[in-house]
Amino acid sequence: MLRLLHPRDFSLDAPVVAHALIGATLLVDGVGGIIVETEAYDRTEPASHCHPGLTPRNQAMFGPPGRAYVYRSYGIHWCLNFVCREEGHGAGVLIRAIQPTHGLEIMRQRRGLEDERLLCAGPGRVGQALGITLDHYGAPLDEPPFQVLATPENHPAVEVQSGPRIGISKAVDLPWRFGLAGSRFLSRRF
DNA sequence: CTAGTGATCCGCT
DNA sequence: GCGGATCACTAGA
Repeated sequence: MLRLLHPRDFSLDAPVVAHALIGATLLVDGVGGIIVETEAYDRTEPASHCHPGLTPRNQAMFGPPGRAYVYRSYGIHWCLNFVCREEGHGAGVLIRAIQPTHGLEIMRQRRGLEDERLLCAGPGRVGQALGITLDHYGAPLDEPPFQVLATPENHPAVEVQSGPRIGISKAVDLPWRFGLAGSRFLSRRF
């Protein structure tokens, strides 16, 4: 059966959590689907928003694991991260793409788009389709409106690919992007 | 298919 | 003032 992830499930290193989240289900107010692409970020590495240390904007990533870190991207998009490791460290996992399974019509309305493949194929698209705003900043992932459901035990093993992260200019060689192999809902092929 | 561009805003130097 | 953890759209090969 589906198991709701507990905050302690997010207490490991960001790349470990990012890998483990592939195949899990993310719903916000019942809308969402299967996570098929993630990226890990950590304070010790210069591409991360928390690399410079604690600031008002990134404070959620220095808080307890298992909460949402939301940021504005390019002045336009809201992007969703899961805080991980331990309180005070500064690490998170960016949700980059989802295979839509719940609330397709709501997501189509929010996105103003027909093509299911592009509904949640990218962090900005995920934010728009799931209705992410600053209201979700710091919110616990095991409480409404969030539901993060583990991959079912009897589910066929998911094959996870990894590669360099997208859209960054620092630490470009770290293979901290993870994806469901062969999924047509990725933001880009590996 | 790739390359280029504008939109739009905020955190930080 | 600069430059993004992006996207949609256009032009051209």
